[in-house]
Amino acid sequence: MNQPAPAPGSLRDLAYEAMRERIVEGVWHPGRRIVERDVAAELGISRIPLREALRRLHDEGLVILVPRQGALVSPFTPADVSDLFDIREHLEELAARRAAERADEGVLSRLREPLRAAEDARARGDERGLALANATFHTEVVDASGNALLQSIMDPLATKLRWLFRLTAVRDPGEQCAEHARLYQAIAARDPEKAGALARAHAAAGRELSMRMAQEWSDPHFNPVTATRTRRRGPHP
Amino acid sequence: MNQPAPAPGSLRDLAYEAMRERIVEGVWHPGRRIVERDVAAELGISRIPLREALRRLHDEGLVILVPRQGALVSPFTPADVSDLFDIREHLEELAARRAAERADEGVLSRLREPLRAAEDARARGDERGLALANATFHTEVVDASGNALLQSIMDPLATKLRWLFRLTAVRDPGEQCAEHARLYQAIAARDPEKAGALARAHAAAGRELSMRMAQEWSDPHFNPVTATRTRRRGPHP
DNA sequence: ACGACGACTTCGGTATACCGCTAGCTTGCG
DNA sequence: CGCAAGCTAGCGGTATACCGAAGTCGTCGT
Repeated sequence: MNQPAPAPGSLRDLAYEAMRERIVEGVWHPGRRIVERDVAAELGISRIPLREALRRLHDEGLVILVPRQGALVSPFTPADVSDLFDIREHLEELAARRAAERADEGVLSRLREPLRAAEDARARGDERGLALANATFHTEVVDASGNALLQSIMDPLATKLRWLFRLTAVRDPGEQCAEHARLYQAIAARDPEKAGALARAHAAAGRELSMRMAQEWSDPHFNPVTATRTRRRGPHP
Repeated sequence: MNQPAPAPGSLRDLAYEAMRERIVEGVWHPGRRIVERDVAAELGISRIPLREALRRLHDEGLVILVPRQGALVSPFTPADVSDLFDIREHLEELAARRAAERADEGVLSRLREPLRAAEDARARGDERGLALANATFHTEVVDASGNALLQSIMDPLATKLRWLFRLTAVRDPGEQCAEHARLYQAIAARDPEKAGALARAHAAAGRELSMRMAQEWSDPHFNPVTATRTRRRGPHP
């Protein structure tokens, strides 16, 4: 409902996706400054669509905006990780529950698709394709819940999760596949209780490891206001 | 973390709050067109900050943006109400749980404040102040959870709830006060299970009535694309 | 009289230009 | 030599202007 992700017709969507990918893929590190004019020039667009994209990234928590000072890539603290998993566990459970209640053949076939793609990718040893398929499965479960508001909330969370996994590279994808398959079974069996429980446990599974990983690259004394300073940048970063 | 609601220093925040209030207070009805130039002129600002405010309202679900055609106040369908309550029940439970786990005297005193304000307002027969105090209590519970991400998610939901209650004017505020008091007791007793259950039940309480009310003003055949047409507006709406 | 086609109007999308705040350098004084 | 006040320029905030897409209305032909 919110993100017309496909067909980035407007320059704003283009800027949004370009910057989001740079952040999620780690090209732009947490804490890195984002100077509107520079990025706009780099993308070959003007500042207006870029600004609008920045606001959206800010609302989704990927970027910090310091009024009258500028923007920077948001840090990812252990507290953020904890907060993220807290909410994720609850909402993934909700999504799985509703999906199990509403499951019809059309929904189920859409859920099977990423499961199959994941198997394929695993067979090919395609690490990247596997991660994508697993992420798609989660998205499909949320879609299957039929709750548009839930979709609009989970979408930014999924982005953050993707970011987190990219930064930490945690969890065995094979194990995830097995858990996804079990969740699918519960949904197909129209068992909301079981589906909800499985989804929650699945979401919780990566928590501890992610938290530990997050301890490392996070700087507890990070301060966005001081981070936006130092305007004269060195000749070569 | 997201909304620096106080001190709308920038014109963007000014525009955001102005438009949000008009929508929530029902001055701008669901389905009403929003023409950028007109509103910008009315607020005495240019289109850029207004546009950025519009995007935000769009991301929060108060406004629909039809590419290359324009904006309009989002409709509020029964499905939206259902979706909203689904998520609210889960997240209010989470918030109450965490609040109960973390409750210290500082937190508790902040929670008592709106309870007291609500009593005052009720004694004075101040309907409006009572609603505000009740809403504040919910916000404080979320704050007390210590989950910044949860705050940023609940804030737009709270706005939508305010909108919904303004459109429907449902539930007995007195009953709500009693339920809030019980929830406070559970949090003060550091009983996460009980606090969570109470919060969930409290959130669920208004659901049926709101749903029925929503049936009335909603037009099931509403289509945003056709709604943005008719550019020549009547001389006097 | 009715339908199709075309020009005009409106309004969102984007670029360009200006303003003013603020950080950090610089300079001068203690 | 250290610190403080003023100066400078980078960069976010906002306004203005232009462009192109999309809808509406008028007109012409049948």
